[in-house]
Amino acid sequence: METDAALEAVFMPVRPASTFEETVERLGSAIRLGLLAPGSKLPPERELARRLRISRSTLRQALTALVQSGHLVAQRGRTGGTFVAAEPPLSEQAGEPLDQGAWAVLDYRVAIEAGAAMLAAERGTAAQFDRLDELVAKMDDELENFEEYRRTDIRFHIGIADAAQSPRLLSAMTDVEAQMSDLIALIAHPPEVLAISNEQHARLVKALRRGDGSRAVRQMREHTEGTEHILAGLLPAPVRLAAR
Amino acid sequence: METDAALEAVFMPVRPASTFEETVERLGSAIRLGLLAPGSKLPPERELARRLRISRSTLRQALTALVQSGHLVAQRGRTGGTFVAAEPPLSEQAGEPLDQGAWAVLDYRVAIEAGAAMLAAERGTAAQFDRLDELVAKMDDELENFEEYRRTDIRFHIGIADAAQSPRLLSAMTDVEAQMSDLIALIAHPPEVLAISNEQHARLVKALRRGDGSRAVRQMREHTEGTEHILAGLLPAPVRLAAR
DNA sequence: CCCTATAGGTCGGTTCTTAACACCTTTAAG
DNA sequence: CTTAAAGGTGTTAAGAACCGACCTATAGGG
Repeated sequence: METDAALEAVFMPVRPASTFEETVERLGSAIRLGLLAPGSKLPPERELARRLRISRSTLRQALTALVQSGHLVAQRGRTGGTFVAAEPPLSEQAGEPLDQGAWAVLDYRVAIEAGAAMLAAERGTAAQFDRLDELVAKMDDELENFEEYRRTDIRFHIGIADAAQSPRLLSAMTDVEAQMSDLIALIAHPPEVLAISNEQHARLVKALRRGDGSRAVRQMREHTEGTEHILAGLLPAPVRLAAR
Repeated sequence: METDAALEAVFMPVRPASTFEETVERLGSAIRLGLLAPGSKLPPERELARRLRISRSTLRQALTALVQSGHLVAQRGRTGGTFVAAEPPLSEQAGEPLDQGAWAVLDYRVAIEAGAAMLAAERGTAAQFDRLDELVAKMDDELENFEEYRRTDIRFHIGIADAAQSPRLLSAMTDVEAQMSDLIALIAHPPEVLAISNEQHARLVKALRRGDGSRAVRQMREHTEGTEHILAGLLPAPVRLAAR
């Protein structure tokens, strides 16, 4: 019966996140992904609480947690406010024992990235593709600085979801990238590997521009496979791919 | 700035589901999708509560709600238990005003279905493909009875995620199918349309068997596109696709 | 007739979320 | 130098959700 695995999932423990947890996750991810730029100012507590439809008390719990974890800095007074830290942490808990099953994201990632690529090829605008090319060029200049590179890489992948014109996929993509960051932070990224990875980015955009969804999906699959192999600690798959 | 749309999502209202809601959703979906077969018996309340890691009180709230909505039937006594209704509802609330933005699932669905197809082509076993072919044959016999057809259709799509060997994707697929059911329930499905749709199923399995991920993804995209066009109330796209 | 497995119901305690209100800190304006 | 505005800080009380424990009601089997 093929429904065995599916049935198992039905009876998995139910554990919805609390409002507090959900808020920390949302803001924390946005900061780690660079959606909220370092140094930028958040809306006043009262307004933010209104926008998030939560009480200010709960919001403040979340803000306090994010200040303690180094994501935010709070300043009082006339010109005060809550600001994104100048150098926010890159992953949830740097150097923590990796949750067993964290690798499961990889499959989900394949789907979201490939799906976004396919729709982007169908729907993306020239302006959006130009933007992607700019990001590729930027990454070429950042091969030596992994943290910078990764930040741009995230914007690139989110940019693809943006070109797919689908809020739902965009949101899924941010989830994926947030979870990937926790994994990616674990491994070394020599400039050579980044260079190969970025060549894949360039080829991907070319396929997108031609509206060739099929080719875009193939390119994206190669790209994701590269990361998987590196993460699996296997032989440097990117070399094999680069030989094509 | 491409992060505008992404930023918007960051400040969307935070509204985590309660344990009660989450439980109703999980069990209700499983029943509507046929993962829990009509007439089958659920584990005793106490055991189920233990498995779901929730208190019996909360579980009973959920069970009561599902009994009232016609999903479950409870029987007391020596041979009692909680049973899936003989004819459970097919969608959440039949004939409700469709939530604005319910169409957004379609894009997400494209990603999950295409991703599952790609991985299934890479990893699926012959036995799993045989099972998919059986389901296609079954659907061929059910063209006249949409409710039966749709139940098998769901098992087919879940079967693809199963062949992808990815718990994460399987879970995403069940989510997608559950949300799709609410949409699909809205429209008519003449046997001719189902026949065309099922031909796409058959071609898809063929591509999967050959391990041709690229072709599988293309087939799946055509398949999803068909539904989209029907839902959009456009000209019968499947005819165009069938002309290939 | 009694035993037992199972659903149905009640109640007090704990934690999370909310709302409201008062307070503290900084700085630009006057 | 005073004051008002902007915005973070703290406190308290009420309500909702969740939990665990204990008790009741059925109904089939020995």
